[in-house]
Amino acid sequence: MPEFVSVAFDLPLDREFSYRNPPGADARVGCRVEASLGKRQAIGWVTGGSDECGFDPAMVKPYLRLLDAEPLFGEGSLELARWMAGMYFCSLGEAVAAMMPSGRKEGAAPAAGDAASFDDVRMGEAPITLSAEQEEARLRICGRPGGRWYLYGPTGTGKTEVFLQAAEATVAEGRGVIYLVPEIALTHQVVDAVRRRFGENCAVIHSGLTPARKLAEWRRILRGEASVVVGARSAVFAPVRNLGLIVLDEEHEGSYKAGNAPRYHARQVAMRRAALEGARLVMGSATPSVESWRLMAEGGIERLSLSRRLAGGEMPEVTVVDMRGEEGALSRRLVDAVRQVKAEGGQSILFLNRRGFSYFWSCRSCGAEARCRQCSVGLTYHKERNRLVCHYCGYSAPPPAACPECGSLDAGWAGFGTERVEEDAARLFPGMSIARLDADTAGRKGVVEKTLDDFREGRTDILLGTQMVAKGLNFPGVRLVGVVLADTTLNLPDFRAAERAFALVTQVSGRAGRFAKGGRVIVQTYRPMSPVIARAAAHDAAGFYAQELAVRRELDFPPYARLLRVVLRSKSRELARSAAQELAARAAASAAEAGTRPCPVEVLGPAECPISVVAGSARWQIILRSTDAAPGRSALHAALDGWKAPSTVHVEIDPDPVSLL
DNA sequence: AGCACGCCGACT
DNA sequence: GTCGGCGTGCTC
Repeated sequence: MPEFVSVAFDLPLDREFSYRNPPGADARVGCRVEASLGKRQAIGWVTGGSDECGFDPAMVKPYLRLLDAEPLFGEGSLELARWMAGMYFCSLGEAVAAMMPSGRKEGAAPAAGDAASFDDVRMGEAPITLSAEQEEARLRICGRPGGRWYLYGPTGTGKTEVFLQAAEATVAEGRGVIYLVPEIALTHQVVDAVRRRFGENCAVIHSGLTPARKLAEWRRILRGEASVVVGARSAVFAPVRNLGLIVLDEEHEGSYKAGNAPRYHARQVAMRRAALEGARLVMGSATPSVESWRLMAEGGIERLSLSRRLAGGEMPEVTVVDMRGEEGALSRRLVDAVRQVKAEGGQSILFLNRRGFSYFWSCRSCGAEARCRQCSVGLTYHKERNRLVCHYCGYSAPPPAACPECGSLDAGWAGFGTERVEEDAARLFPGMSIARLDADTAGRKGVVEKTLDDFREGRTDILLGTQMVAKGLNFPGVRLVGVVLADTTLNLPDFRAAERAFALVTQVSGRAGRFAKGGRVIVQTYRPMSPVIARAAAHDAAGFYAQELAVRRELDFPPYARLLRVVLRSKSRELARSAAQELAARAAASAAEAGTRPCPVEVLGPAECPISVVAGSARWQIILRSTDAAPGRSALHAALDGWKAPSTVHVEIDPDPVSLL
């Protein structure tokens, strides 16, 4: 056994520490050890062993205790961790911690992704006959041991069954499977289906497990007792032996992106692992991310289209309602539809895509919205300063007195929240029972389930709320879904706003029409002419992606550019701003020094973050942009090298940000 | 990241 | 005269 081991800690330290193996002990790579580090004790991961230590041997202490008899990871995971550290600007120890089952304090509330996932889960164990296009997809996937595919098709076309059969085929080859879902809590059906199909051979990893249970599942996977793993984001790191397939269900979901450092994206890690281990990668969604759409168009991923709805059920009629000139939050059209549905004994869902953050400037006569000429994102209205601000480049201007498009004086900041809608609904629908479901009402555990149960059983006429009501979209009594204001998503000062708005309307309508015969969707908007909403309503995905890709290319945003976002957080607004200014200058200097080889790096900002204060801390950001990821990364590495933000300023680096809020 | 040491302001 | 701010530096 080696005399020394190197140990990585979950700390932002760019180096590992050497410890001595105590007599008789042998901490192999992948084991945890407890060791003294300065004045305290810390748990770290063994990343190597040697008889040399590259440090004054007299100073090297023995570690205090070995926590694992058997390693938690091997060389393969270590290699992935090193890649993560470079890619996502963290230390090796932080990368390992993010990969391990109980490496980290439990994450906060799950990110507010888009609607919940419910694809086609086989309820009984009836024999399955695949449709012709399902069978074709299955054959394409199973015909090759590696490769990348995308199951593209609306809800109800049988993606889940293809995933499951691809998994079965992979297991039959003696290889393992990782099946990723956006959020376990919202995808019970899929998880149950995998469990039923693979029984004891299946391990489910989710945040509800106690650390001990999680570790136990991890060990089952390591020992090869479970070769099919289902889980959310972090399950992409599961130590599956001889990995043969990674499934990424609902690929477009934002929850695949980690919310704290290292801010990895499960899709990117999955691509890396699949390539490294020669495994298949199969993704699926009814609303692919723009990135994936481009990869499909350019041949980087093979598209397998599913179009036939197995249970019948047509795509519902989607009506776009012009809100200009309407009095309250609910249009006459929507109000009439809700009443009619009630008269026919059906139920309605009123969908509010987001709470708060709706202070965008727009014209109530023509729907025109203030945008930054430089960045083409919506300008955010700052009431206290009475200015419109671009949160990408920092440009600001006083709000125009009249609409620059139509000259109307009826223009200004707008937006309404859940309470307002609930009030209106109570007044407009007397005698109907209304339940509200959002982060505010869902405080106590069980409230969400109770509300949804009541709705499923028909005890509620109208379910009103945010993303959380997505679960209800599949209930058989639902005849009508109203998207209260599609503009809320569209107007977010974020380059993915259009993509999200399109996905929202498409997902809502796809699910709403699944069971209900003649199900209807009403989408309210102040911008009925917006091609994004019009195309979603018309089920014109190809048109939407073509236009969105053209916009992204024109403005040099992903997938045609790679972004690196740095957020500087401080109690002091001025300190955050000046630190951001300093770092931006350094980044610009190192970008200039590198010249234009292999490609130029642009530094945008500093600008105040759109969500400018979080928990009392001011937030400023800079964005590095380059065609390829590597030059941006090296410019930032160079800028950070030898630079330290003031101790009260926190620096967060977000490579390939999903959102710029 | 912690946790120390170290040097300047208002309180027992 | 001390308690306490956070700047700087180190952890095998």
